[in-house]
Amino acid sequence: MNKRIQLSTETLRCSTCGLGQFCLPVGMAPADAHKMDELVQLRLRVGKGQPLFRAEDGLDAVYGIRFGSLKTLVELADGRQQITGFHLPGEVIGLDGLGRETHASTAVALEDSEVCVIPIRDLSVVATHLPSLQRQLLRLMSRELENDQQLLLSLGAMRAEEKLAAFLISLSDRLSARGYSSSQFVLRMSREEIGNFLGLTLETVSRLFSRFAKAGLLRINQKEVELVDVPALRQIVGRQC
Amino acid sequence: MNKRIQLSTETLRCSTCGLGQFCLPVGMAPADAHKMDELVQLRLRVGKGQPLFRAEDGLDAVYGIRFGSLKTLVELADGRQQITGFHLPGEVIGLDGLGRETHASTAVALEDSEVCVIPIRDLSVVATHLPSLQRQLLRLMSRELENDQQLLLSLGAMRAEEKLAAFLISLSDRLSARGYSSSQFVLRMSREEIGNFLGLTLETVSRLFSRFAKAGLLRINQKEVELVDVPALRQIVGRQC
DNA sequence: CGGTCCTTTGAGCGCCTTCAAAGTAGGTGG
DNA sequence: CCACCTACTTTGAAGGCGCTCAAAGGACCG
Repeated sequence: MNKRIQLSTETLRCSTCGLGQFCLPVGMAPADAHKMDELVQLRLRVGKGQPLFRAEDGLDAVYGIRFGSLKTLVELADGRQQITGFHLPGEVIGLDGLGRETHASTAVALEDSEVCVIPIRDLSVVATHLPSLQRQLLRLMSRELENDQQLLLSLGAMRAEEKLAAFLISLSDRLSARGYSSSQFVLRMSREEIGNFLGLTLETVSRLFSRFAKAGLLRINQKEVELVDVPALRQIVGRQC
Repeated sequence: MNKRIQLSTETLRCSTCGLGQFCLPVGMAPADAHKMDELVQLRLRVGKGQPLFRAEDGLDAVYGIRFGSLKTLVELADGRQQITGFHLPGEVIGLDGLGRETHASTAVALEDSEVCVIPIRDLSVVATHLPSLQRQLLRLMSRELENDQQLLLSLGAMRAEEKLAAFLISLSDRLSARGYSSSQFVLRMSREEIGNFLGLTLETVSRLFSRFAKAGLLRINQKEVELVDVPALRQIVGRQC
């Protein structure tokens, strides 16, 4: 089970959280950001491999990632699944269920992680009187739509090589926006998960990593990657994505 | 260019529009629905093959489809494109750009169509004081997220036969919800567009139609389809989607 | 240190694509 | 109204990209 962490007034809150620039409070005036503090009273620890929520579950909260990383996925009746996203600290997940008040996807931790619980009951109450929060919700959801559309482009219109290059570039950009190295990082997901995400098999992903490494585009050792020739990788994608 | 139609007080408005159950006013109290009338002062005629908006364009409105149908798509730098949706009357398109105030996708009419113009400037003003509209916006966006996720599942996890069956079933359901026949309808899009949408080539789509017809699952004559054995089609998809 | 899971690499195959050509529909202008 | 043109569709044949099957080598964990 996921471990609950009750927040006291002393604890780090939204208004002082360094991830604010990616999370719900983006672009809010300090006064408004303080109202977020009332909203988030609880955090959850989610162990590696543990689900945070499952598709079809009733939705009573959305979640901001404090540390760690999670994947979201949707499933077919026969068990086949499609990973729809890998999520980093500062991202808010669960928004795709807001309409039906039922989760549309399942979220699973890729590593031990911690998330801030944002109860939607309170969220909608606060948002009613807080235009900046309304706007931010719409902004986050439309960003998620854009992400899905990029993934659709990957799955539908790219070849294997381009898919993996696009994946690495995108991950590099997101990590670098969060202050991590853009060229050296650890893949928290397995080859199989990358393959599933991109519509490839794990063997194809592994072969592509080997081929990219042989071509001098990157170095790879298990889950550690170092992008050596980013411009070449970008060119594989098509110099714009 | 698209033809503008200024609305008078006499004209059919949101509060009396039969498509309200699919469009922005879903589930609004009559009093609230009337406020929508102030919002929509203009309609546009879009000729077959004409763009309603293009990705990267500034976004100053979202659009409710009155009649006709449109496709939305995203593009790669080299021109390859991925169709992300086919849209029917009552659907609101352009929401994916709300965050950046820039369109994230391009919308093109599949046939001569008419859309209601919903200016976002006014929309956000009205929404601030109208919680039912805020909720409806979130609901529409999260539904769009769900649609994208279903498509991701198609593109990434299904085989050609399943993709086409799922496409037909989904279209049938949506048409029937709008009062059209669920078993006989006209495909407004070409084989190439269906293929692009599903991550297949136009030849594969054509062959699948022929194969389905030979198996007695459907009849097809150019763009006219009649679904003969819907249960069998659903079974191909995996009896749940 | 044993077990399990993940990754790598090879060989062969199959689904879907590519290439090609003929057939059909729809629209336009003479 | 018909001839022509263009765009779309159908069908066949051949080929390739990525998959499936298989096995060995590492890494991680209790």
